[in-house]
Amino acid sequence: MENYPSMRMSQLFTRTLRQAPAEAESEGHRLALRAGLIRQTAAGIYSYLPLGWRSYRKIEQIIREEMDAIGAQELSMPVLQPRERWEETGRWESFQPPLFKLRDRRGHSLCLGPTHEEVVTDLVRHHVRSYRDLPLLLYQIQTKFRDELRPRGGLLRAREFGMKDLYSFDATEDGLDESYHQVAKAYERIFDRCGLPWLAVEADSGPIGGKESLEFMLLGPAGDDEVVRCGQCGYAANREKARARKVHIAQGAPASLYEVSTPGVKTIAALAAFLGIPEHKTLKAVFYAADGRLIFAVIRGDLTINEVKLRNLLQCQELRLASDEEVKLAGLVAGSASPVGLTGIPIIADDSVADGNNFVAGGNRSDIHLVNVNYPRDFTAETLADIALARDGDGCPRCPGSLQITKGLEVGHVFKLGTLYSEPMRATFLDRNGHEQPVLMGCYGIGIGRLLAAAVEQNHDERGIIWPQAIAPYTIHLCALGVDNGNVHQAAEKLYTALRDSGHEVLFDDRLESPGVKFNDADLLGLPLRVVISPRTLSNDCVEVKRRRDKSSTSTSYGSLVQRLPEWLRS
RNA sequence: CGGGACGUAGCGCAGCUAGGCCAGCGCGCGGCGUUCGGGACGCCGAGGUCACGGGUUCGAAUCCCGUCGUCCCGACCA
Repeated sequence: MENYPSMRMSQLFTRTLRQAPAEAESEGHRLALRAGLIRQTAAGIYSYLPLGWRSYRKIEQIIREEMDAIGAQELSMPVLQPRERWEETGRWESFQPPLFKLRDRRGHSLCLGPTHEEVVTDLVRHHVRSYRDLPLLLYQIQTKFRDELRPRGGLLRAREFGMKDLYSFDATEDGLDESYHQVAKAYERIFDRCGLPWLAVEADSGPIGGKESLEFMLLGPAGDDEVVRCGQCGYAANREKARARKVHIAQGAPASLYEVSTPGVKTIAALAAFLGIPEHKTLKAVFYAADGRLIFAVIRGDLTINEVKLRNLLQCQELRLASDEEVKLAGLVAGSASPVGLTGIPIIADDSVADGNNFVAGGNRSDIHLVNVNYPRDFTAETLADIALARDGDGCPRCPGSLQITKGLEVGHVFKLGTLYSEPMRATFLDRNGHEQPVLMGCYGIGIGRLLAAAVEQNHDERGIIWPQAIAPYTIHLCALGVDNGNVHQAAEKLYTALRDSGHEVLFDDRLESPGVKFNDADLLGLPLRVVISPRTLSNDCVEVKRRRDKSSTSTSYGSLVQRLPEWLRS
């Protein structure tokens, strides 16, 4: 047997595939399958094969080191969690769609943990008594379960996935700020060490809740999120959170209201074309059902409603577009609906409606629109707020610059939770003055499989993966050509031993395969450094060295390889 | 959950519309031989409950009904 960090390809449990399984969509997913990193077991459920698992564990280890470095303590919490704990926070119902629920033989309800706020808060309330016990950073690397409505993109959105989750507990707001800052800094080091270019962006906190939150994104076309960035001041936010300066529409004097006949005109585009006016001179009406209650949302015609902003504003669980029946039942005329003269239905208006004037809006009668609608002269909203989706080219909310939208892939998320969980679960401590206070919490996640998938997604060429060195399954691909030649065989074995003994992680292709097969597999697997030994190199007493990301190779003398390796592996 | 598609060997697919000869092809896999610096070649060979259950029929991979699984598009997320 050989020692742990190296492997012979003739022994490796896995096989490279020439053709990717049909279920793979993205290039990264195809490569992960073809290279034999993972294999799908069921929808959104994957097995890691030895190569993939090595990378996974390297990522895990980097995370572990950085968490430990900021004084966090590792523990392990159960996957199987009792219903009662989730009822304390109300999430048994509110986390609804993705929560995996089950019953034991006595009919007792349990769930498979999608996250661990409830469990960790329970632990802390039993152990923390005093401000002297704080601050506290606890983390685990644990499998999570989420019954996603639709698993997708291989490891990118799985139903079972590995995640590092850390929770911070502080006595004061300043303390929480400090913990949050510490963890965010550690995250930066983690992604740097993994060799992945990241961007931290302001984010919405979603179902985890909380007030302040940052997402760590990898930018690139494979992303399923949209990132809004200012080229000048560095403002960056998830598009669902992003604020923007709306293009200001010049004001004229408010003119008097009148009706216009608009036969068959149902959409903003049609309305603008029919009347020969720009879309930003119209008002758009959109109807939502917020926890079953009908909402009339109004926004300037050229803008789009940001449903996340709207949901946060309404503080509702469920927000969806209202059905045709619901709209009809409320007496609204789709296509000509108007906030003017509307009663009985709450109106939520984007602040853009107060910025311009003399808009064209619906007339609440089929084929009739109103001209010169002005806010607040002709209608008022229950709430006037920013509910618009930021657009490419909009103004930066912080500086005179303008915003651009790019694709991003979320690999980490940090939240300030405050007392969102400690209050309902009564996780309290006694402060300096002997007063009982709820603990201030933060929570911080990194999806490990997702990070692995993202790394492959963003580091490949047409031949295969190009691993960042820190998370490659092995660092050196030792490729022996013509191993049936006794001299080559002997020299290659010697080299393999020498490389291992000098502490390198080597994948040794000792198979009796043709050169083409070996080179193609080496490119597919994408280890950072390829070393070729063959009758040809050996006749010159050489080996050939090539970095995966480089085009060409160089030779070095057989004897000098081990000594010279650092210059190839550096950076 | 709504809309669409698919399920035939480890992987990629054909056959199904107009039921019927031994269920095929490429890759991969095993043996022998010739090759050997970018997925070599020849010969021989192994491997299939045609997703599952029911039905129609003399006869079903093929037609009908049901179930399950998988993928894609939309709303949710690390």
